[in-house]
Parts: sequence; C-alpha cells; structure tokens
Amino acid sequence: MIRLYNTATRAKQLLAPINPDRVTMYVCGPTVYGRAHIGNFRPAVVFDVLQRLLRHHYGPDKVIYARNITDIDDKIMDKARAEGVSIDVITERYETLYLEDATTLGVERPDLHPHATTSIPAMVDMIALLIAKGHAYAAQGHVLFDVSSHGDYGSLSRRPLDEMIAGARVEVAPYKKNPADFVLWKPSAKDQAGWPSPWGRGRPGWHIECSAMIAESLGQTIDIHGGGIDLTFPHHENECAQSACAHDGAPLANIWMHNGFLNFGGGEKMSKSLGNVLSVGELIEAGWTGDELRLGLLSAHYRQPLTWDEALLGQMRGRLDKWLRKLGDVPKGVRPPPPPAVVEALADDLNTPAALAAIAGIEQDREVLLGALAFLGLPSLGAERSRNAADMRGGGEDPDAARINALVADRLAARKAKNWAESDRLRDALTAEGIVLEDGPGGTSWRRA
RNA sequence: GGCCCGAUGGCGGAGUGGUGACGUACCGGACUGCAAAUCCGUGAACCCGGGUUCGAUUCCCGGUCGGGCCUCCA
Repeated sequence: MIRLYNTATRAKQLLAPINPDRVTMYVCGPTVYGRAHIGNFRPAVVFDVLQRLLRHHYGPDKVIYARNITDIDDKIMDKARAEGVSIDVITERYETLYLEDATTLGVERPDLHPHATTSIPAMVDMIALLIAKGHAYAAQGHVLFDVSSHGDYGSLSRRPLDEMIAGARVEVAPYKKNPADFVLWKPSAKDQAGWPSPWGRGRPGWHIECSAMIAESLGQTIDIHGGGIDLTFPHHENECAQSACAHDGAPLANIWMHNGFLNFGGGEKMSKSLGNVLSVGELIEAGWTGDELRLGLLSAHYRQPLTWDEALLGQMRGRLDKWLRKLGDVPKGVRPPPPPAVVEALADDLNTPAALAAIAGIEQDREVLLGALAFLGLPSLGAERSRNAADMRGGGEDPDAARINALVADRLAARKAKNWAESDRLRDALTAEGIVLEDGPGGTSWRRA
C-alpha cells in the first residue's frame, strides 16, 4: 500500500495503478539552457526514490518512468545566439552536465528520456486534434489553446479563470481571444530553429511538449505526474487541460506530486540574481560528496521547504560517516533487501525523514543498514569522490598514506613505551592536519575528519 | 491585490484529539594512560489570541512571521 499526496485533491490517497503490470510515472525534467543548480535536482532525487519504491512494490520491470529533456525553448535560442552556435551545441552540453550531476547524486537513469525536438510530430498531431475538437485556434501564425473551452480549467491549481484574468498579469497579445489563452505553437523567424507545420514553420510552446510526449510514450492517462511546486501553475494546469481536451476528458494523471523548494539561510529563495545558486559540480569541488548532497536533499519531507546550507551538509556528513564506519568494507554486488520499517515510511507519501529515523533504530545490524541505505540510493560506495570505507580507515588512495602510517607507527611505539607525552604530541600533530586516530582492538586506524 | 503552503527542543526534522519520533549538539556514565570511536543514560520544544472539546501542539476562526505561485522557473 502506497499512499501519496495528490495536489489535485490536496489529500493523501492510495496509489491504485491503472495497470499494476505497467505503472507509469512522468516527471518534468530540465530545460537545458544552463547548468542546473542543486535545487533543480530535488525533484530528480525525490522521484528517484519514488521510482525505487515503486519497483520494489510492483516489480523492477513493472514501472515505466519517464523524465523529459526540454531542448527547444526561447532561452536555449537566446543562449545559442549569444555564443554564435546552433542550439544543439547548447542542449547537448547542458544535458550532458545534467546527467553527470544526476549520476553524482545517485539518481538512476529513467526508463525513458523523451526530447522535445524528437517529438515534434506528436505535438503537431495533438495540436491539430485540439483545433479539430474546438479547443484551440490558429491566429497570426500562432496556435492558442482556448481556456474558455475547458470547464475544468484551473482545477488543478485551484485558480478560477475569472480571477486569473482579473489579475491581468498574463501576457496580453492581440491574437488572443482570452488573455489566459496560451501558446501551443509559435512562428519562427528564418534564423530561428523551427519545424514545418500546418500553421507554418515554427516551434512548440512549452506546455504541449509534456502532454504530447506522455501520450506518445506512456499513454493517455498516467498514474503519477511529478515536478517542482512552481510548475503547478501554469505548466501543469495547461498540460492537464490540453490532454483532457485532446483525449475526450480522460485525465492526464491520477496523482499529481509537487516537491517544495530549496531555500538558502535566512529564508532566501535560491535565485541566480542573488548569486546564491550552487551547481552540483561546485558543491563537489567544495569538498562535499554526492552522498552528502543526496542525503541532504532527502533530509526533509519532499513537500516541505528545505533550507540548504553548510550546517545541513555538515550534519549529513556526520551521519554518513557514522554509517560508513558501521558498514566497513562493502563489496559491490547484490544488496540486501530494504527493512520493512524503511519501506513503510516511504510508502506513506515518501516520508524520507521517517525512513531515516527508522534506520536509526536498525543501524546496529550491518546487513540491515546496508539494505536500507542501498534502497535510498546511499551510499554510492566506490563512486568517485565518495568518502568510501577505505578512505575512512586510512587506506584508499590517500597520497599521504605512507607518511601518516609512519607517524601512526611512531606513536604506537611511544605508547608501548608508555611515553604518553610523545604519543600525545604525535596525535596532536595529526589532529592539527585533520587526521583523526582511532585506537581499536585491532590496532590504530585513521581517517580524515 | 488574489490564491496556496508552512511555523515543533540550541540546530535539523517527523508525527499526533489525551504519556511529543529520530538525528545532531550539550550533560552524565562505561570504555581509554588521556582522547577518539563505540555503547548506556538524563535534561530540553509544539508562534500569538480566541473558539469547539472532558481534554488541542494536533480541528475551526483571527493575527503575526516565513515561503511559493499569479510572467520564465525544480
């Protein structure tokens, strides 16, 4: 039994897949016009955990998870023009970086990675269908969705149509029947990226891409649709409307899930204009590991806002180090199954803090701990830059290992001679350079703090 | 201006109509030559004001503060 909070109903509900042999989930992925920041990866990590939970529950091959790449967009075109290159130079560069960062965070590759530019025909078909059904109209090279044609418009985000128009902050264009109508297709100038269509050469609007790709690759109605909370309106509202209208009222998704935002200290939104955004790459260069970042993203419930700062990461480091000490050497290969307490916590609307609390209760059993951490995608043992078990014990590839080992041996000799002053001096010297010594029954080991 | 979400110990963070998880920090104990690591244990919180109730941190109303959306946005 998996219960998930549905934004459409503002309540938790039981997940009841349309077809338990083919559970479908779609998550809005990045628009690849620049390097994603850590906040952009919250949905990637959160829905990666959900994807693992679904596979555990329904079977590894019973889940189809799609996360799109938006590779045509005005911001991409702007960037390409600024650099004097074609858009695919831009999109390939940032898609590669996105996937690398996702891997660093332990995010498994989704089953499907639909790209907007390879789904243009599906979009054109859907737009034509919407026009034929009287839900869209062409005007001055544009095709617009007629929001007044859909009685449920605004139901997902709970925004009555008349209120939105009263707000009057929507773009008013002369070719729009209604200010809230949104673009399905827009014309491209000769020097802009474009594709042929019945309405002339142009490019798709943002919202139609997800609707078309979902219909094309997953079906008319999917089980779960996810994304950041900011996408609720207008993006998901519009997707919802388009798909329902194109499919004679069939809902696009049965459950809508939205993750909360990351904040920086002081409650400030992470924003490029404030200069406080950090990419995964920058955080790695700052010395944090992918596991620490992933655990940080999972430390709060996904719908809650999460303050992202060094204090949080420091706490995550401490927690991971403790687990790694308990795990010791972990061979690669098959992982133990996750403990029921962890699965149950996640089955209740992906309650990762409760899952972490459950781990605290079972961490004495190495196998159980390993199963729990593996299920959460932690730790990525052996992954590059990971603080793995070997590093923790002073083995690994530490360039100073030989020198440090020699000092440790000196100290051991001093201790044997009960020369406490000398042994403490050596330990203090190592402490000063960030080396922590641990005297155990099997001898002395060391690690970097 | 409209709509939505949140406010829990020093910090992070679940949850609940009736003894308030968990992590971390602090303190005490065991262990240690002393530490570290490990183990055991104590103490410590539900924004404010009303209301409903036998009883509210939990439900309702109002307020304050914070965040989000209404235009591209994870």
